Amino acid sequence: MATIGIAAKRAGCSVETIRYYERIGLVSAPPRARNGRRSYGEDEVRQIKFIRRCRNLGFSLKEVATLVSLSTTGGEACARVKSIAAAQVRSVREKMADLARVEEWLAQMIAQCDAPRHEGCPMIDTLFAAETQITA
Amino acid sequence: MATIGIAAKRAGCSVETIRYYERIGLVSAPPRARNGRRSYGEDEVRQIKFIRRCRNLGFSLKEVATLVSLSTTGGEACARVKSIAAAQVRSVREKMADLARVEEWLAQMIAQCDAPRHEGCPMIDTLFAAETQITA
DNA sequence: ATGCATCCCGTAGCAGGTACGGGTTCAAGG
DNA sequence: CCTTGAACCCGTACCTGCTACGGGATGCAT
Repeated sequence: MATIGIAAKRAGCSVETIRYYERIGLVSAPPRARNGRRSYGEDEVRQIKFIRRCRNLGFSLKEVATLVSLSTTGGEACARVKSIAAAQVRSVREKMADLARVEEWLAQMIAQCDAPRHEGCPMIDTLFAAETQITA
Repeated sequence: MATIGIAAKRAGCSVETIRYYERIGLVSAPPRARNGRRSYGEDEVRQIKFIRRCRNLGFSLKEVATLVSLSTTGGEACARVKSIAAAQVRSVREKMADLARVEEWLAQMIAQCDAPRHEGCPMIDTLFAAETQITA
């Protein structure tokens, strides 16, 4: 039986984060020790780790809540899990594409800085230029 | 002289966003028409566009504020602008690397779903497994 | 004159936590 | 035995970057 501090360390998050998850009902309140402190068993810690992994994979708390509930109801849950994950892959790919465009933009502007002669700051000038379009 | 609605359309943001920028002091309050409405000239609109472009490039409002102030003080500002942009490129690259890892993870888990025979949901199982480490 | 859009203002809400302040409680060292 | 400091308790405020809401005034077109 672990204290919240130990549980946090094992789940790779902060104590406050666990208390926050409890407050919003994402994890159920653990039993308390006689002194009133939260007492986490292996299962509770695993649950929190699960949540943290999902968060690290970019799922929203709402999606995580769905995944958590699906994780306890076996059966045809797998198909739904798969579709949620597939949507997440699409979202991740979109974000990467956006970032790639942003990176190219930044790189181009920085390259202008290194160009031979110019007045003022080429980067600022570009950002101010009327025709500049950034679609990220 | 444009109304806030026109200015928003031209800058590619919402009316509320402009009022928000004004409220936090990122843009200065524009002159008002006799009826009390905000009146934006070309310069103000350019300024807002500048801010939106920076935001689209992933700069925080704080960084944008710095860039805005650097944009008005010429001189040695360019070097600072460049270093801010370079930091941003690094941050963007990190984010992309993180997302690439996440994508691979998700893809692997989805692939498990399509594997021949398994009990329960392989993805949920993987997320619950004790040894699973996701470093994103 | 009557809608309906657009503006005004202030305030509250969203996600996903983080930080703070004031109050127990526990384990270790002097 | 006493004290010090860490770790816990709780509730609430704060953070970023907006977005939404509510109620009222204005402007434009029919």
